[in-house]
Amino acid sequence: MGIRAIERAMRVLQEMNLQPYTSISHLHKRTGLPKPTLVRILKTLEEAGYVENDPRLGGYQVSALVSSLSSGFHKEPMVVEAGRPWAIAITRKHQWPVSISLLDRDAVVVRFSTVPDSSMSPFHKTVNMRLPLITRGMGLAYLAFTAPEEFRLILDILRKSDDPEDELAHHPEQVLRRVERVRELGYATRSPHVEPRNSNTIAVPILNDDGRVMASLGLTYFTSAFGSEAEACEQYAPVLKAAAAQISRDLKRLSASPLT
Amino acid sequence: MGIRAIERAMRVLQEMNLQPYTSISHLHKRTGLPKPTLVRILKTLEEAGYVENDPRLGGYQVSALVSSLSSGFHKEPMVVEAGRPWAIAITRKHQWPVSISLLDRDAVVVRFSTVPDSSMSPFHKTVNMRLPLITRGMGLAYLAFTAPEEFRLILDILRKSDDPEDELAHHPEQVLRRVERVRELGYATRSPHVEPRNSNTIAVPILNDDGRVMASLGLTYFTSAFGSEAEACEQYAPVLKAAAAQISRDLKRLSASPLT
DNA sequence: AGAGGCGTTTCGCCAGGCGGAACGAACTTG
DNA sequence: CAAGTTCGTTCCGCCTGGCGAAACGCCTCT
Repeated sequence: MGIRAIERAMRVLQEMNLQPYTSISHLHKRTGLPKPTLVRILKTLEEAGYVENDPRLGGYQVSALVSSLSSGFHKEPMVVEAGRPWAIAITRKHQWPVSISLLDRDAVVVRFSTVPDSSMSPFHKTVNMRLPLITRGMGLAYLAFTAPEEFRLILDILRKSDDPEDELAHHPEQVLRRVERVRELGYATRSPHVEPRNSNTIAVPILNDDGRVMASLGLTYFTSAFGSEAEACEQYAPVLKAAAAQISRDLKRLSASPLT
Repeated sequence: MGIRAIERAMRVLQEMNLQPYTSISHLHKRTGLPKPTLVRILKTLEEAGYVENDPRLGGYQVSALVSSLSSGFHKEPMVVEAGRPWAIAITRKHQWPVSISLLDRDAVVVRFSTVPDSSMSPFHKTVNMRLPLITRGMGLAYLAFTAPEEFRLILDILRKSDDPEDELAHHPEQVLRRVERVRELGYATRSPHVEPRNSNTIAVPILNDDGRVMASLGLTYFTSAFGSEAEACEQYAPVLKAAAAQISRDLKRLSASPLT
């Protein structure tokens, strides 16, 4: 059980949002709270600026400031919503953690991760990790499937980066070679020289109905669990590709739904 | 000073809306609250459903339910915003209370009133009063200036009313006679047989730039303060008309403003 | 004039909310 | 690899904050 006064205040505030103005008597009927209690709560909310009690406008009403209590809420990206169950399913079946990343300027950022669901994770947590686009599997899987104009734009941005992992942006022909290879294979992995070396990530792109890349889906494993990277890729790349295709279909269905 | 725990919870919730996810450490830095306190507040908000702490998504974040804390907030109608200072000014100068009403289905509703600013008010409060369209000055001033199609629609609605003050809707020719008279005069007053008889209201329409009626503006006085209704109308009808014209201009300016 | 309802204030009560200290886990640094 | 630092959480004694029944003043209605 939490702090009683806070629970009550939220209940009162929620109730006040159900009609343009309200009275002590009405709130008493709706919430069951004693009137002296309501008066104290409303006085607190009024002094903090969330409530107004101007007789010119009728009883108590919520003020503009209540917007600040919800302005930061944004529904999660649909691709995360679509991908979540598939990521969880793969971790349940194969134990290794799976994550979904989205582009954020010059890197991808992990927006969902099943690390907490996995008992064999090389990392404690990966959500919110910012992963470079050239050297990390999650980043390269995204970059490789961007449209040509977007690809060039991103390369321009990377050239201005001071992150050593973006250094290769100054050698576009090398980046192009990697990108072509990834497009051939349909998946990307971490560059061999990049730490930590006791783990690796295999990643694939998630495309939308128009064939535009929306996110990357990756599985991370301990390198010691496999004889070679090729062995791991042979086993998991098909699993990730199939899941990404399913996520694309679910994403299309979600986008068409009137409830979103 | 209000309830301390409530003030703190609102402060934490506001801070959480400033970034997609946050941590105990970050909230401690931003609010100065001790970490055990923050943990208790967040636990309370989480149990109530306003906050989520899913490690798959990164730190603490606000949930969809915070929308219910602000969903009822709506900016007041612009015509009230525009009209408020003029209403207050008239009450300051002439003592009598002035109000602004807007259409709500088959009646007008007082959305703003300077009763609290007047020492000579026949009523304790009038905000939220629902005034019939045919028999009350505020209602008739609105009805008389509606467009023909809207007028017919409203008359249809009034015919279905069981309010005795709407009875005249069954005699359209009588309503039309009243309406024509009001359009001639440019103002309306309360029907003589309607209580309370110790007071009366003179009302004029507030039109927008297109000439559509947006609201009515009315002044209420004690009938005993004047020798006749004609005397009161002669004194205050011009004042109300001038104010309504100014409100129309202010409304136009507000509508053009990018900040609204 | 009296009854009923409204919003507000009072005040004694007691347990709720507090925060420093301590703890375990994870990360960073040398 | 060990030590130090930081994080999030739990503990627990303290004390005053939040509580609500009762009372009050005002307004409305009959």
